[in-house]
Amino acid sequence: MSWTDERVELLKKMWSEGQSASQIAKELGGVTRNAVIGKVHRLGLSNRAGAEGAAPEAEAPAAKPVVEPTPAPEPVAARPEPAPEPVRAAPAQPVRPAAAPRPEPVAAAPATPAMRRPVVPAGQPLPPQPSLNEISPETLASVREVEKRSRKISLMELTERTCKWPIGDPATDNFYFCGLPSQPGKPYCEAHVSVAFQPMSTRRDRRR
DNA sequence: CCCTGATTCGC
DNA sequence: GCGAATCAGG
Repeated sequence: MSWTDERVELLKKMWSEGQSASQIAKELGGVTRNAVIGKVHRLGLSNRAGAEGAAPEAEAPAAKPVVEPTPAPEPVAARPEPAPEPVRAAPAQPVRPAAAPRPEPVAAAPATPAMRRPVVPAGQPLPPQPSLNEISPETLASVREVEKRSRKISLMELTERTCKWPIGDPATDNFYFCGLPSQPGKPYCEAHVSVAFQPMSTRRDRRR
């Protein structure tokens, strides 16, 4: 493969969008990430400034939603939870549309204020969180076991090879993703695949 | 281990 | 110009 105008352009575009060299390489096909990086340098755009109106300077990833676990003044009855601190949406991660521009901001859900139960988080439509009553006791047990050993990784750390099973309440600090090695071709680790993909037969008679 | 970009250097 | 090998780091 050679660097045709088209390919170079796609390279420029993706690079300025913040895509990694390996991602760009995959997209282009026929080249390795090294080739991409090499080209990037030759083009003199190693300094990711490609995008226009981009932020002038000041590194600072800063935005760490690490809202300290509220000191919790026990007695207080009504605390309107003034700051629903959105759970920052994820920058382009997996999924690769041929070359479609895609605004990420998947508006985050403010999460409901009250809800202490260890079940059903303030979930969005995204990940499957089957109600506990439709999971076999054995499976549920193994899953809980696995969750103890999960890597507790953050959204940004997910890759095509990490289990993307969400654990915890997205509205709190205690939220993370399983992160264990995912089954080839599947988005989850073995344990989570078993609860995520249940045959219709086994999920029948779910008493309500 | 997975991944990132940066550099070097023979081709 | 190209990109594999290598380096340095997370």
